Amino acid sequence: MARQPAAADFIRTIIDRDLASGAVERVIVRFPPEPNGFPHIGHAKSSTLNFGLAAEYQGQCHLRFDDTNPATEDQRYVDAIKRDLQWMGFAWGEHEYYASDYFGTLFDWACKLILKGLAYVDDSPEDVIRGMRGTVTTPGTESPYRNRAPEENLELFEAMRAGVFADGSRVLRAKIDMGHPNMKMRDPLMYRIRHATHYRQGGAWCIYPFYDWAHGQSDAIEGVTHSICTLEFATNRVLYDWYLDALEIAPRPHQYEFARLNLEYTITSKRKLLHLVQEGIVDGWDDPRMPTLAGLRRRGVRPRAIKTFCNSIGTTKVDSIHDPGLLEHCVRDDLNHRAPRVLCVQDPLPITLTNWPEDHEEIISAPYWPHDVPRDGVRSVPFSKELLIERSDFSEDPPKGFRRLTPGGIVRLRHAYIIRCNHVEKDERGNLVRLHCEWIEGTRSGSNTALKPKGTIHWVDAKRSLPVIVRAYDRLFAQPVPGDDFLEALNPSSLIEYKEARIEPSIADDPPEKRYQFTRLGFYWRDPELINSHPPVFNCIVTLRQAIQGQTKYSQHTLGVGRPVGAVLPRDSQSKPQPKTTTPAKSEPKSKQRPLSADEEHWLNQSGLNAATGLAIYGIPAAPEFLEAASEYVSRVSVGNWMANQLLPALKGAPLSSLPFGPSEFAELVRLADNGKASTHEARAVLKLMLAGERTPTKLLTSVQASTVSDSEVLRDIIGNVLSDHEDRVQAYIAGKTGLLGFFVGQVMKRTNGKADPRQVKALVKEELAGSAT
RNA sequence: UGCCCUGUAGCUCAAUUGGCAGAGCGCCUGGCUCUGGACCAGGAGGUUCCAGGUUCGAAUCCUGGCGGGGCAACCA
Repeated sequence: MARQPAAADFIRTIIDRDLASGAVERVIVRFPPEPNGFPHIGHAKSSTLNFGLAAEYQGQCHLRFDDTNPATEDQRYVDAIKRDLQWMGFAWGEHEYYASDYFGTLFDWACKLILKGLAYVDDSPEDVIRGMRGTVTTPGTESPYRNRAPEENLELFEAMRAGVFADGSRVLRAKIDMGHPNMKMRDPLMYRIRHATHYRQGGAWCIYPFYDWAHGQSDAIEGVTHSICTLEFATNRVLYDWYLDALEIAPRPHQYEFARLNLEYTITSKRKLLHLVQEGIVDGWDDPRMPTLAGLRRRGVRPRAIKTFCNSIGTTKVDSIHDPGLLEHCVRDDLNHRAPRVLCVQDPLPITLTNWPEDHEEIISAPYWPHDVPRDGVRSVPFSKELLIERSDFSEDPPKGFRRLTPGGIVRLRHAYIIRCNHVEKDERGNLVRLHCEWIEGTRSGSNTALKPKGTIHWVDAKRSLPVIVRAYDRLFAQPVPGDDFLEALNPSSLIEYKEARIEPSIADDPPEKRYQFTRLGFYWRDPELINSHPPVFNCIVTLRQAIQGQTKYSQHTLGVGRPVGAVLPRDSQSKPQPKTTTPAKSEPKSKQRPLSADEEHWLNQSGLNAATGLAIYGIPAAPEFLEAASEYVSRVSVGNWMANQLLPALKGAPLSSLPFGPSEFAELVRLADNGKASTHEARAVLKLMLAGERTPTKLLTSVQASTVSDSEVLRDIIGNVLSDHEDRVQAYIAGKTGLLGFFVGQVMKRTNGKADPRQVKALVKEELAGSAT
């Protein structure tokens, strides 16, 4: 499947804008992991975005390790991150950077801020600092050390660096505003003292910068243009900008935030994943059930599938959670045309072909590929008297719609013969031990036979097949959103091992990294960590999509893996997961209106405007006065509407005083519209010109009207063209879809470049349509 | 009860910037088939969070409300 070009999401829109305006010459982005864990599917989204952007715009993506915390970071994670990124196919060339390499520059820049009086050393203990920060709704209070002289601060800061103070005894803080509504701006910490060994810097430093101080400055050092991070950093952006402004860095990077990837039944928190690893709940960071890239790789997923997935989920600012089904779809789609089919029975049930000659063996030449995959190749599959089939492909008491083997029924053995089950053998406890079946001669695959079994099942030869272990994986968590008590949400059967599985012998000589489709089961490959084990261990990469009649399922895994294929679930076990707790009662009609203040109420009453219009004007400086002044010439309601809906929005927050015209000119415009001299459409065009600096509405109107297409004959021509270009819609309109009228009007407006009176057009379109209806 | 982000199909996203509300996944039906897969054809599914306003025309602009997420680590 061709890789579709990524849609122009909001990030690409911003980049296009910056490139077009010349603000940015070449796009430089960065992927900044902290080396404190293995990268996971969420990092795949971020790195696909950043490296993808660099490739698309012929820019550069830097790999930068955000290693400012010596307590949690380690070279082993650096190695893992680099390996996984390379596996994904991303190349950063020589642009491999480490925030810790910038410690020197960062230190110098901190001194600069101190000298500018924008940073100070605070001797307060940790809990005091926390206490004085205030809360989200109450302002903080200033530290008693806040107003130390710059020289003293510098001396202290240098002493901090020199190691004369104990851990936690002092910090360097930016001097911003303890009452700031954004808590990140309440004198944020820049440095803490940590007499620790950094995995790269060793003991060179005993003070370490915090994220906010290090990150933007690192971007600046590298010449990053667009610094793309996840949503939770949005409140940090103001601080990001503050530091850069304080240092007077130009040109400087800008931060943009997008929604991180969330997957149902999965966690993408490094902290929680680390917990699973440390507690031995999973078999390391690369356990095939883990959402880590290492886990996905070991499972057998290819990078292409992950990239397709990442590109297809979009880049937005909506905090959303994805269905793992989409990832699974991408994995199947990637493998369908590149994984040869072989036969493997996970949970064998022996069958004997009672009428097959003793000791007779047939070698069947079976194609590796189904009819719809245009690839060649066959392998030999032995067939004899004793065979094995999937236990779940037989049912003594078949549910409705069951298409496999039943007592007395027939079924096709894939690539081989049709058989009939004549006798069911059980042990003394009633357990099924063997089926005695009849081989139906002349029904070999490819031969013409009148017999049409409803189903085809997979099988292997009992003697000649090879023993294998098959590992089937289900989702790690049973809850769609595991939450903080994620350990409670663990799925107890996320790994099921089929120890008695058997596979056709053809695979014996295949290279170990070969991926297969086990017919009717799914895609598999040998676990790369257990490549020398005997019998071989196969991981299920993803099951086949299975639409078994009557089953509505949300997970292939629920049905296909971890249970015998085709097993029918009891009704209540297939119930949908709990829906998101969002959007509870969206239908409840409640129209609460904010209680108006006395002033607002009074003003609204005397102005005669409705609340929507009035409130749009009332809070804007000088707007009520503007309204009053303009109302001397024309109705206040009209002025109000034009102000609230046209003028003020066009200002985009700029003050009214910046207008190139005054209330009287504005009133003139409104009057033109009011008394019908100008259509609304024309009046808007005039306003646009006025905003551009022209002052005389009446004159402008003349020129606007001069270019207006108002000749009915000309318009009728255009309408005729539109109608004949959209014959189907004309029919629909005649058939009763009158809402299409707006569409026709819109088309005509487009073809006149907006230079027609839509009211006139509408009337004419109605006439024409009435004409064509008869 | 502050600041920031955000509400379009079951899920994830589009909608040429005010002019037919669409796509992928999922689901259903039919076709094909020696994989209950793949493929092909069709279908269901919408109060564009709600209520007002402006407009010939609003998912889009204006006002108000409601819902969801984030921010008070010497983590990033």
